[in-house]
Amino acid sequence: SKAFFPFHHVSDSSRAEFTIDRILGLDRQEQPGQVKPYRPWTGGSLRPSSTISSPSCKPINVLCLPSSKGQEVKAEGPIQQLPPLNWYVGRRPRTAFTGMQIEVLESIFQVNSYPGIDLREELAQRLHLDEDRIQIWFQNRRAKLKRSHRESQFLMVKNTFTSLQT
Amino acid sequence: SKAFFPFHHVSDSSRAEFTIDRILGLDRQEQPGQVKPYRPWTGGSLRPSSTISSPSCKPINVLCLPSSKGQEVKAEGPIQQLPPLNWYVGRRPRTAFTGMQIEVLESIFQVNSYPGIDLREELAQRLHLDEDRIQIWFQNRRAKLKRSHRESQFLMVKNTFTSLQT
DNA sequence: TTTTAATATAATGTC
DNA sequence: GACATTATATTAAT
Repeated sequence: SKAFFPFHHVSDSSRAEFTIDRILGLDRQEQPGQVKPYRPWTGGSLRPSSTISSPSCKPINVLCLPSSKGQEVKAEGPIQQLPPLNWYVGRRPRTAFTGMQIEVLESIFQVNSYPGIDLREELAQRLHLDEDRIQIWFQNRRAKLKRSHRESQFLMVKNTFTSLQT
Repeated sequence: SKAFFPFHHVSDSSRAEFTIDRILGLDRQEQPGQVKPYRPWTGGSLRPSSTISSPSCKPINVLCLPSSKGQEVKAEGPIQQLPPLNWYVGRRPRTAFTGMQIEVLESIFQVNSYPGIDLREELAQRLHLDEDRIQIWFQNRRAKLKRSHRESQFLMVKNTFTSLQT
């Protein structure tokens, strides 16, 4: 009964059991199940990723990942005894788009920065990519455009201000 | 996310203007009077004549159009002529909760995922946050928990299926 | 060092 | 309030 979350509406803080002090007092228990993200590309064997290790340890899962280029074979002498527990196990290997894929995506982006599911699916099929990659690409592309827009506006304001001073 | 969140979007790829071939054909030419990209943050571009799935607007201080999600809005009689004018202008800057605030919110969440207004107000006062932020936090937190439940169920089913095959 | 794919999550709109 | 989707800050790979 500890890791169960009742989806019932408990009235409010007027009940003594739900006073903040009370709740915070009886906290300190085991955190029930850190939420596991959905990572279809992993084998489903996710490690409790709450263990953050030092950034010096090299990922051991690189070898299992498809996109590894093999430059990771550098054998540093003393092998780390304890499992490094890399802090990004489960992260999707970075996709490397081809120039042709980028070209098409950019072309579409110029016309439609918010492609719906159908266009994304069609693009995925055409470009041999997952639809998720397409969606992420457009999200990041929009952010990039917005960033550049912000910067140019900042420059404009700055230049105006500067020329007013001269 | 595709498997778990069946999106219901505009089938824009079926529209001639957004066929990939068509887009790639008129690429880089910027033909006069043609579709302009929908770039809400520039404030300079108009929404193209056809419906692009996009979020709707928040009537904070901005004049904007009602949403055109597409599939419901088939053919409205009078064409709405006003420009969409940035649905994100006036968007609240993303709140960065402190570790201590998260800790308290998580503790409360473990006991009560549906805090009533009184508890929310008390939390707001204690954590120096607005009550709306608390409410939004709990909404997003519930969604996250639900996602994790869906995911673990999916994993269970998948593992069962896999072990049945061995 | 720079760019950007991927992640996590706060905010928004529609129901 | 649920849900889908967005914007955005961050992380990490190139």
